[in-house]
Amino acid sequence: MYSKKPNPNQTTVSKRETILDAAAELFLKEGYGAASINKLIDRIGGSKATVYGYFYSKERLFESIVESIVEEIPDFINGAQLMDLELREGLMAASQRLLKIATSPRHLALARIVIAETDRFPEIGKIYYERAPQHICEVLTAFIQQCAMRGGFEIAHPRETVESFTGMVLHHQLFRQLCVNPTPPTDREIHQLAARNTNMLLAMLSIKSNAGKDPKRK
Amino acid sequence: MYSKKPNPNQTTVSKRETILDAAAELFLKEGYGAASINKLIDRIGGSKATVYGYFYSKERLFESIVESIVEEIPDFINGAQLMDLELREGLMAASQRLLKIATSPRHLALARIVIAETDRFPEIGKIYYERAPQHICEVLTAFIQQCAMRGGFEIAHPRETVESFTGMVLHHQLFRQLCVNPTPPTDREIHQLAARNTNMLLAMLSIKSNAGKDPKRK
DNA sequence: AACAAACTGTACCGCATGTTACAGTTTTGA
DNA sequence: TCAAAACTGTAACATGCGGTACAGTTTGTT
Repeated sequence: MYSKKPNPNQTTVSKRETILDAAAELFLKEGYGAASINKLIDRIGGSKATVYGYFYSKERLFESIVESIVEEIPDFINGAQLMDLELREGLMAASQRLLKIATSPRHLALARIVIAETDRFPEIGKIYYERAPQHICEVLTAFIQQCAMRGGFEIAHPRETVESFTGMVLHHQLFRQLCVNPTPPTDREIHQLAARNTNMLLAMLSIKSNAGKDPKRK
Repeated sequence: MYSKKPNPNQTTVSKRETILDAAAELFLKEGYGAASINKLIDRIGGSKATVYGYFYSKERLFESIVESIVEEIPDFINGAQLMDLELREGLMAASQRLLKIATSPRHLALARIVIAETDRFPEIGKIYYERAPQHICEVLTAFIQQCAMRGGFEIAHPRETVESFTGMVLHHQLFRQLCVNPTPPTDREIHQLAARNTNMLLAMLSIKSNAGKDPKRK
């Protein structure tokens, strides 16, 4: 274990950040295995000892990186702002923002590395999952429930409905980009996807509320 | 390059298969970087030279592995058999089978390694994508179009509709397992997911067809 | 039995890895 | 101004990697 303590005060905290930023870029680009401390210091200069002074090991550095990137994921839509919208507008806004964020190169790289390394680093999977898909589902669930209350209808399984909704909006785009073609959709494509899937969800909700009871399975 | 040619005849073809099977297990478990030729021969005995005799390099071995695993993905539902079903039954059968296959540990491991390594090995992403998600979408699209024709209604964007459908069935389960909890859903959960999302799609289709022409509902 | 092809075991090469040690240099703060 | 703290550069370490060489052993075929 490296013994010299790094600087804990304000003025040179930037060194830690410099390392973290460069390491994030490197790890996201190359993956955990292919990224190395030598490549890291080739990028930013300085000494390996400094890196180990701050981060103790490659594994711990990696965990710090993922945590910092996850934290930088923007709130997918301002919760308060969402709550002011009507159902259709809210779903449109949310799904467009969701698509925009999820298909961005940086998020794609993050998802890739989390999915790849979650076996060896269970913490990062948990952190990512809670911050991204789970958080989004919670916000959206609260939103549609509020809409239902305001509109005087009921949603039988709001959480599961939202999970279906995010899936139908994101899944195909995401998988295509993860597997075969990383080009994100254009704004026009995003709009179309959002509109189609919003319509689909509204159709389903209106059937349920019109029919009073759900058209139970045969 | 290793020069001694391996056995091309029938009796000892099993050696190649033995290597391929063990390598598949190893690579799926550990990922490309962490799997090594030494670990491979520790598992099956024999000599590195034999491995290189058959597969020339680790990279080529890896590509062979992925190809062979992708080929082993079962046809997600017998196409002909699907075509005989009514819309609801077909969607139920397809989504249950889809969930069963996609959430299996083996497919999960495959998806993980493909997503992780598709940058360095673009071929494997393509092979997987075409064989799994794309193929399924094509079969399902053909199915719902046939149902529409038989039922006398129209589906505006069949392909996109199917993409939404597979997304709403799979996405959340898959991501949960990829990121945080690899436990596959129970048969009961699979049935519920399939039923809920089938109802959702049917609701959407009946709205669209009602809006268009004669109210066709089952 | 005998010959060739396939296979094995071991040792080796060059190289990259994570990590540590350490002596020297810069920066910081009082 | 000056010591302490932070940082740098270089070198070294043990280890494991992909890949090769090669001499010896097993196996299949005739």
